[in-house]
Amino acid sequence: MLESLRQFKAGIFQALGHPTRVAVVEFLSHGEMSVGVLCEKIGVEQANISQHLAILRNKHIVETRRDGNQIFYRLRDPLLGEVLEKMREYFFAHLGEVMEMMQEEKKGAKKSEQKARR
Amino acid sequence: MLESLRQFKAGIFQALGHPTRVAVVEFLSHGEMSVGVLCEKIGVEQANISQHLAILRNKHIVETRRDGNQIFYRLRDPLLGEVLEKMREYFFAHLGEVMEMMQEEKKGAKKSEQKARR
DNA sequence: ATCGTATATTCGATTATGCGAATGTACACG
DNA sequence: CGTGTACATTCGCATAATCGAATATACGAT
Repeated sequence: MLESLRQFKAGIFQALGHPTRVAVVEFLSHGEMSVGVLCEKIGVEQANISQHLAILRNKHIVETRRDGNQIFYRLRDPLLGEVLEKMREYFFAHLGEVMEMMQEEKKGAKKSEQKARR
Repeated sequence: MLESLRQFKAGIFQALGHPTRVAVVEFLSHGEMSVGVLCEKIGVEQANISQHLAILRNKHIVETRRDGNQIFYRLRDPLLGEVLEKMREYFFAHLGEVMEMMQEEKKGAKKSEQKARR
């Protein structure tokens, strides 16, 4: 019971646990958008974003509407937008860590380069 | 820049994207708790919960305090509690899906059994 | 010092995720 | 009909997450 509920919650969080999917939800919180535009704005391969959209669809986080040849996505529940808004507060309260992370990122990149060189 | 921010956000969500860690955060939102008690309440192996706690620590979601032989965990920022609260609203708005998920779970269990039998 | 308890870390095996390439499907237009 | 465009799905591989078992560390008590 309680376990199922937690699994459900974790599922939602996990669905949001990828930069591309965060980007999607952020864009959609301002209104619906076609796959093509999302693709272009976020800057990933079409097949890839489709995969991410499929994940969000499976969790019922987004809904779709077909218009002729293209498909428009929107958030199903504005509440999720509010959650993201709360999260935004959280992020601003901890911007320092974002900076740290960016540093780590650079280091990580160097390591990857080193690995790649071998 | 923006990409880093999204990665940070995704990191937080991903950290919350596991039932055990959701349980931890929920318990801690009511106050600090020792590892042993968490372990017992949630019902997982000690080593396992330590691993999950390590993940939450790395994301600075929780902080610790040592008292003699044991270590008490607490949420670092009550804002996260609020985020969880918003999420709770969301979950109650979509309880139907939790039910569905529980059904799927049963089906999944059957499938696993079948697999295991082969 | 040494023993017991509480917690953390490492290791190895299993499973899940993420990606691009290729392929499939649905619709519009002629 | 066929062709083009928009989007989705499948596949194969690489990387990452998860788990329990074993091991390590930190502290209190004797």
